[in-house]
Amino acid sequence: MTDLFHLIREHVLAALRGIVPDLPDDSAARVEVTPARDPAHGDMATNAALISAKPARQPPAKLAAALAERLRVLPGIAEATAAGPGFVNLRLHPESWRSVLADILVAGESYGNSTIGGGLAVNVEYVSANPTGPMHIGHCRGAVVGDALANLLAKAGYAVTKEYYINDAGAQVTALAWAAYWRYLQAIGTPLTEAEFSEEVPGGLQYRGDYLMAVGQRLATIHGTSLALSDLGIAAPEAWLPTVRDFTISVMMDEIRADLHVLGVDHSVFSSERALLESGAADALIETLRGEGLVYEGTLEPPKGKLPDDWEPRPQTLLRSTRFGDDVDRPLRRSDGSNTYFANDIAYHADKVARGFRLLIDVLGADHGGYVSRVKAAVTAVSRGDATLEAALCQIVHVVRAGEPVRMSKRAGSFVTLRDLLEEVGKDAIRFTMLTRKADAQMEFDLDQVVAQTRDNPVFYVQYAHARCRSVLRAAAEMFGADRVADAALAEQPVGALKAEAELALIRRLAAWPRTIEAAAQAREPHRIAFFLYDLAADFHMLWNRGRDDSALRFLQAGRHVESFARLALVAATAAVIRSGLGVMGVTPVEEMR
RNA sequence: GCGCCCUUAGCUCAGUUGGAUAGAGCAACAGCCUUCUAAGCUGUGGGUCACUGGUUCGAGUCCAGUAGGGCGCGCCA
Repeated sequence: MTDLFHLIREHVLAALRGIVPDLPDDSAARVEVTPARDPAHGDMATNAALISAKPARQPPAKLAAALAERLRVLPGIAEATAAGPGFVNLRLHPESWRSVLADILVAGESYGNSTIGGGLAVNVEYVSANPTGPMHIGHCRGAVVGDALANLLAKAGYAVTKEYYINDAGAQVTALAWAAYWRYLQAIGTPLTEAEFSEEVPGGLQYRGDYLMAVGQRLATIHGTSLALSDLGIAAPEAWLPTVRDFTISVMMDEIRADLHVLGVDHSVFSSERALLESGAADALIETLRGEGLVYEGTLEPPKGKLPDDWEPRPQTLLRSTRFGDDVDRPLRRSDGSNTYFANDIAYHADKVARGFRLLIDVLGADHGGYVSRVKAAVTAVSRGDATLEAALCQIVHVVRAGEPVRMSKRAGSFVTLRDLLEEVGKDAIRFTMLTRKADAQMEFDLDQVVAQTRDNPVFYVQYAHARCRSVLRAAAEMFGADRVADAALAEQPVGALKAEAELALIRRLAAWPRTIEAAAQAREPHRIAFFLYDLAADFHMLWNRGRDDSALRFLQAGRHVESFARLALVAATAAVIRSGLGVMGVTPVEEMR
């Protein structure tokens, strides 16, 4: 399959080299062929003359005129004119545009697939919510953005692995175990009150949500009273904590996995922080880095601004991350000698590098922004520059209902869970809506609006376009038989009858799909797919309504098979590109609205 | 005090990696249903791209500074 824009760019470069034989490669690389913003400028424009003016030591307007002259005579190009400060505007023969339809119909949903990724092994890590409770709305954006980004990169030719890092070590899962133990004691009828129990818990009882009651019940069913003292009081933690902790984590992870699955998110790899920790990988890595002079014992400067009350200088094991662009060196061990989260995280990222990944993408919440530079530095250090880490930061989502903010309080156990949201709004509306904003911009998520069946809901608008396509194809299948309106059959149809401007505009939009994929993948911006689909849907709805004003533009023309089948090819190609785009977003296309 | 992100129409946001006269939706106003779904379409009005400089053929986009908003800032994960 050939992308029309790539093809024309090759022609432009060849013509340009005929005029400027010694064109430097870096200039050639900057030559672009882009869709015209203004239809008056033609179909496409190239900046070739502007780019090469300096190396060629010629005025751009003169170069543009010479380039236009050479391009004008090429097959497929109807018109080439120099314009503005040195653009060359191109108009293609309509046949060139129409030929795209057959490409789309043959490729189907794989239309737009690219090889720019070159098979590079990419690891996209996202969600990675602590297994201390059910998924809530706060996790949702990262899940959707990470999943769509992974799909996008796969479509662009990267070898993508979707990964979830289970933070199953550390103080929070210990607190979780205590909370589950409390529910267990309740289940077996402990005489302790919650206040009495809380007093015995290091740091106090933190997770009070009802969701652990079922865990307590199951622990009681499995273990009876054997995890408690004979008076049903608190046994020594060594006797029960690992058991309760591991069981609770596995239950929480099962729930998280189930919720994610309903959201359409299925990671292929789940990595355990605890497993990594117990393997000693972090300690081994620290010693390796120490051997390279990147780890030392030292004391950090106090942070600027207001200090914590208990601040005092203490020696720690530090990573020389400043050598790799970080602002300050970062602690790998606490003053008591235990490893920091960062130390384990370096080991985890080193593990990804050892598994062969050369590009690591962490999809993180905005509150991790300050953490990125140290992990980037660490990845550079442990891979000796062979691998790079990119961070995609997702800003907070404010959930509102009818303009009123929906309060989320995890402490009170009354937060809006992902499960609730899925039941109320549905997977497709959630995913599409989450992708209608740049990830690093704050967004409002209006529960009423995402289910609204109106034009200002892009989910609906795009789905409606697809449903309209399918409705035409169903009507045609009844008239002509399903075989004749199958994509493969339509790909063979002559499409010369597509002459109306609205039809050609739609084809030009479809032809821009491959370059949209490439640009979105390179920018790591899956939201661009949502906007492309919205524009595509608008083109299609416009054409549909043109058929109301001018009956000659309706898709199905009684007794005029050539026109009808040409238009069916256009409709089927439109449906294919919408499906292709929705596939990247993880949204299921609908056959009809109801 | 320092670092990162953000500031575009009354509102919510795009802006094809530096291109030509900055675009959508909502809200407002005026039109379009004997038809494959009017849940849609067409048109009108609306802008000091936060501000000030700089870089160059050319800046909403890149750089510096200022103002405002968000996030973070040694032993939290």
